[in-house]
Amino acid sequence: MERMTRQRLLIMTVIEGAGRPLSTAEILALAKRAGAGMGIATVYRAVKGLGAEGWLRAVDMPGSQIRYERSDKGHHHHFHCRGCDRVFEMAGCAGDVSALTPRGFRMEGHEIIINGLCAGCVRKGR
Amino acid sequence: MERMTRQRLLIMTVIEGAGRPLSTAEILALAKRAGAGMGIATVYRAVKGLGAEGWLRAVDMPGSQIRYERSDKGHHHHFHCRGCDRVFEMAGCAGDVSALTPRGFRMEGHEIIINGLCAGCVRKGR
DNA sequence: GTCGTTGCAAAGCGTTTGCAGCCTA
DNA sequence: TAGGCTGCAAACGCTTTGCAACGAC
Repeated sequence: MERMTRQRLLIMTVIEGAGRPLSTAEILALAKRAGAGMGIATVYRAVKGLGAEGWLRAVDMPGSQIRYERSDKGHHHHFHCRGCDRVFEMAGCAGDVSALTPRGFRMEGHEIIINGLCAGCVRKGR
Repeated sequence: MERMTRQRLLIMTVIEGAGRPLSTAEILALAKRAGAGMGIATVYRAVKGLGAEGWLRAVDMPGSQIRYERSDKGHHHHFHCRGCDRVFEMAGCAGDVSALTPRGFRMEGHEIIINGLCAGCVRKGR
């Protein structure tokens, strides 16, 4: 990730402006819509490089694709809507998760995922 | 899942006796060690069928393969070891997760995943 | 004996990699 | 101009599927 190419700048712009975690396919589609020639391999290399640099972070939702979001958002978790398959950020964190860790194990991180229906899908009666 | 074949019985026995969620590769390896000829396709077809029947449940760990465990275990969560890539059960649940749910959203379930090193890998100094 | 199940191999599908040419610094 | 980056296509790993033979009932 030494040179700032047209493709890489576009990928960063797309992720920055998305407002929600994006999959590689979504990144590619949005970048192409913005008018740049782009291969899927470039997207994979970019998210890998940007992840290694700490610029973005992977969000892996069980049963769905991996998405990517900017990593400057502080500690938070995600809500996965089964109605529209979108992922939303949730502020904050329920406290004492580390109490679950078995004796002798070393906890390094944790993930909390809540699934259900988002406000929009609740209104639509799904 | 109408007939109880030698292979299917062995797969159920292996999952029942494992004490932790198993991947298809682990199920195949354990079944073969138990002395049965077995193909990976049979394992996939068995876990799919047993899942549809409600006998087992899929455990999807971010960044790793899907594992399978018996579904009669009650509410619990999982620990993912980055040293040996195995998954362990953790008893109980940190209570107040629902407080994270955004206003207007409907929570239907939640998942808590802790990652780090298991006791064995801590001892090995990974 | 019937027909659901198995095992092999091929096909899918998302992700990664080799390589020649391109383009940023 | 050097060498990191791109795009294509092939390789890869996990999962699914087609099909002929097998075996539970």
